[in-house]
Amino acid sequence: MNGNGTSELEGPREAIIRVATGLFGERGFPATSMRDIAREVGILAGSLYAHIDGKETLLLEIIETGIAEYIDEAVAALTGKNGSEERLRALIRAHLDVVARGPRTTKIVFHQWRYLSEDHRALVRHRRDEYEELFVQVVQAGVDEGIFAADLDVPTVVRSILGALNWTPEWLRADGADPIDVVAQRLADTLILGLCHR
Amino acid sequence: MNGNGTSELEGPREAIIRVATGLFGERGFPATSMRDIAREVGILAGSLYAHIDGKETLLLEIIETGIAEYIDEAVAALTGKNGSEERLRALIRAHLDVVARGPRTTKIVFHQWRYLSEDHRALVRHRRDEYEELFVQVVQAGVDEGIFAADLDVPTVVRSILGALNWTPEWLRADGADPIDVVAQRLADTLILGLCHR
DNA sequence: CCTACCGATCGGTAGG
DNA sequence: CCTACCGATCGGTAGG
Repeated sequence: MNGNGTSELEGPREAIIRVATGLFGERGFPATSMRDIAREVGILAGSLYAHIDGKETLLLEIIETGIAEYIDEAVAALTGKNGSEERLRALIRAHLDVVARGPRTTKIVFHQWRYLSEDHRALVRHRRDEYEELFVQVVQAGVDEGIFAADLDVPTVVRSILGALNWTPEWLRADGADPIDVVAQRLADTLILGLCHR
Repeated sequence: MNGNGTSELEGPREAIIRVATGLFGERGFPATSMRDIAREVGILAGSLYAHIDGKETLLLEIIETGIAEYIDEAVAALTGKNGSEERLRALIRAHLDVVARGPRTTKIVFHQWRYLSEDHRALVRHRRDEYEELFVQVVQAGVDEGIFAADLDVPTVVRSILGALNWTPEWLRADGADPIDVVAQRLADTLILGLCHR
């Protein structure tokens, strides 16, 4: 790692993707110009195209890598965990880890996919459904096993949890006072236990 | 009301705001051009400026009106309600009513404020804090009264609730199979009671 | 509200 | 990776 926290072995292509992730996440895709990216990389706009295909392909690549990170981390977090509550807590914790590692990637994955072409949007939607399905499976299993309330509306539960998780990049700071696992536990307690006495 | 569901008495200025709300909400502010708005209104781009000051002012006006709607509706929903749980349910219900009435306004209020100038952003942030404070007060009161669990982390609770609510424009359809009050109750149950047995 | 236009900037390319 | 450039489009204005 160098002083910027980036790998010393980063090639020009990786630098472009890293810079684009930062800018797309902060300003959004349409408000970021190829010239903005080039400037921060330290080259001229035209030179970008020696390394990447185009602006939209760049966005697609960032989103696909980002979703894969969420799915891989979630699957890894589930292995070896047996209880449904433990499994749901693992999913929440894994999600927060990914957000903390790269809040901008999260914003891109969950908000900037609108700017993809229709074909690419369908591709991304499919992957996001895969991720959502992990939550559905765990919650449904908990209901079936009698761990969670029998009268839960599972889709509503999953949408609430994912909504709360997708909102975390707005307030979570990796360098914040509270360690990430403390924040994750607070959030999991809130989402699983609710507000009433337990 | 005419065939478009809009008021017959709508002037050109109101038409511009209505069209801009739709486009800013669907495509986002930077991806919407003044020519897009003008086309849908049925005039030429230059003619817009006889009715509005500029693109950013248009965004600011939409956001300010939108936040005011959330705050007004929330305050109205609270009057006459006494129990903390009842009050929190009223806030959730009021929020969902506003989302159902105009999902695009919600997306603009909670996501497009980034594209305002710094002064306008501060203004909007202040109003959003006002809205958030309504939730904080109700939840804190419930904790103080012993209605909600004493060991709740109130900021985490409010962020989770607002996160879940802000996500609803992504899946809620006003014309959906379920009436809005059914959806609101499901969501309130999920957020307040959590997943465990109650 | 239209005509006609401004300078600036956009994503991207040819040729080296 | 730069020079030099393409046509298209941007927010906005002057004058009527």
